[in-house]
Amino acid sequence: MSGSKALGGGAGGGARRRRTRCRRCQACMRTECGECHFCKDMKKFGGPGRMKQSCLLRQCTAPVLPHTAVCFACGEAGKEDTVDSEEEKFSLSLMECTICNEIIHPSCLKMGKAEGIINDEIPNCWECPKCHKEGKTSKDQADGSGKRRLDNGEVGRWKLTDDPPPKKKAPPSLEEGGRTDGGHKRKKEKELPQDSGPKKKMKAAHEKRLKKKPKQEVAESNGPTSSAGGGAGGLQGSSTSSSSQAGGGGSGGGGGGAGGTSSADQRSHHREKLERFKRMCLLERRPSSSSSSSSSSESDSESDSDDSLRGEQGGGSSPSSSSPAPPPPVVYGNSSGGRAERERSRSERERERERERRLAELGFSASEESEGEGGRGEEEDREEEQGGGDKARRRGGGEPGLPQRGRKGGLLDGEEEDAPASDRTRKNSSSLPPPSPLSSNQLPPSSQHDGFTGKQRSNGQEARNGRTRGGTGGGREGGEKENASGALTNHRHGGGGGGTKGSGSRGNKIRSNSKSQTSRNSISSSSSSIPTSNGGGRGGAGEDRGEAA
DNA sequence: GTAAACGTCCTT
DNA sequence: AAGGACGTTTAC
Ligand SMILES: [Zn+2]
Ligand SMILES: [Zn+2]
Ligand SMILES: [Zn+2]
Ligand SMILES: [Zn+2]
Repeated sequence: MSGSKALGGGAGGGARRRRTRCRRCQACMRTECGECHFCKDMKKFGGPGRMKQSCLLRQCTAPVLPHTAVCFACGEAGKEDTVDSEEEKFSLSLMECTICNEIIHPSCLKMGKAEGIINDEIPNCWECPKCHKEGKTSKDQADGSGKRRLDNGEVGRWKLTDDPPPKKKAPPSLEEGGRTDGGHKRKKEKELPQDSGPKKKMKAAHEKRLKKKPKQEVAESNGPTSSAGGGAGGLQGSSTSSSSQAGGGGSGGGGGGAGGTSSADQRSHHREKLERFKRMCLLERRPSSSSSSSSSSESDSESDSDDSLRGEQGGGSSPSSSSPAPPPPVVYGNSSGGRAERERSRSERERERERERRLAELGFSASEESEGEGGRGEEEDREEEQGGGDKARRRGGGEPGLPQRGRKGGLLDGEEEDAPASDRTRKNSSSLPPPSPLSSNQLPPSSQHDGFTGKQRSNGQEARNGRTRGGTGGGREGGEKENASGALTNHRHGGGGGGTKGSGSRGNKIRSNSKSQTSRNSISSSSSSIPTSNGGGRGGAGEDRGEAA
């Protein structure tokens, strides 16, 4: 029982992680309604706390990858913050496939021709080229059930309407060892590390950074593949900023407002509407064979030249060898049909299997790509952050006298805290991009000619810039339990519980410094170091790499 | 830098 | 709905 070890992606390279809250969307910034079932269940509200679920009103609309996520191929974390160009950012960012759930850097993929379909709804989400070749589409997920988890209707957070199943996350991987938390220890007080199993070795967890590999010349293989140097055109465009916030924002959500239901309803409606709109605008621009769709609502024009080879990667390729360079072709995937859903139903054992499979597939040989699906479109509704109130309930009491949890033990103090937002602002957009997974970025005006087959990409990750949320509105939400705090502090415990996850597999991310969700979705500036090479040393499943302690 | 705790996710 | 496990934050 216990699914122990079912999740965790450390093994191998890192995949299969649960997505976490973006902390930027209104939902994330909101406070608990106090009225929904989950709220009532919370200890804060006097409930038993058995459900352990977040408020319905607070369901994140754009869940992001955990900081612990790493590329399946090279084992490193996303490094979009190390580059400036959008194109490069894309290549360096981690993308999670909605079908196979593999998390990898587009650059690390070795496919000559296939294109990936980016889901503009969820950050760092796409359908990897491999899956396309296989002919898998969103509909064919592993389980084949066709439904992930929201068909139930209660837990569907990303569901736009009812038809399109959203995607979530959580693929195969392995990791885990036995964290102490297991849940609520308080309840059981089951912590007793000293007998046998619970032995943690955190130190080892870290490992040492790998040495860089002099491999980084990918940029031009056959042409301008964009990339940083050349001509990347950059995709940025952003979109219209029309955001409507419907009930979400307005509702007072906070306090015990009851607006929950209404906001939720409105949100759904909006999404539906937008979806339709987007469909109209973009219609389907899927790759496949013909092509040629050059029209878009905006102006995008580009002559894409198909690439022919980016490095022959279909064969044996070892993941580690590739470094950021050739941006794979991507296509815009809206989310209607493509958004798909992340399957997660596979049993534990399936997940493990899947993981193994992935390894093998990494270098898999492809056959051809041809496929088409139709129907995708979707739109945005997004909520933005405005400022607002916050409620603040921070945990720390601050007294050294109380050893345990200052958070919940004291319940809410009722004090408020303001959150000054200080971000690491840097060049252009340091601020977080408004959460808009569904944003409707149709086509960025920019044209990139990399080797894309004519597809486009962009969206949730970087589309908009220029907005400084946080401080602008007069203050962000401020004290969120987990919201903003992390933005500045990014700790990523690599080892993680030492014995738990770190066992040498997953806890290694090499992020320069800041990045993380924040950067992930938005663009951050260039940090300073550009790890050009990744060590890639991982042959597949386990190599050492890590951070220096 | 580790460990504990918390919150939420995700699975059963 | 119950619980385990994950991810993140906070405390030491
Ligand atoms: Zn609620
Ligand atoms: Zn969010
Ligand atoms: Zn990689
Ligand atoms: Zn895939």
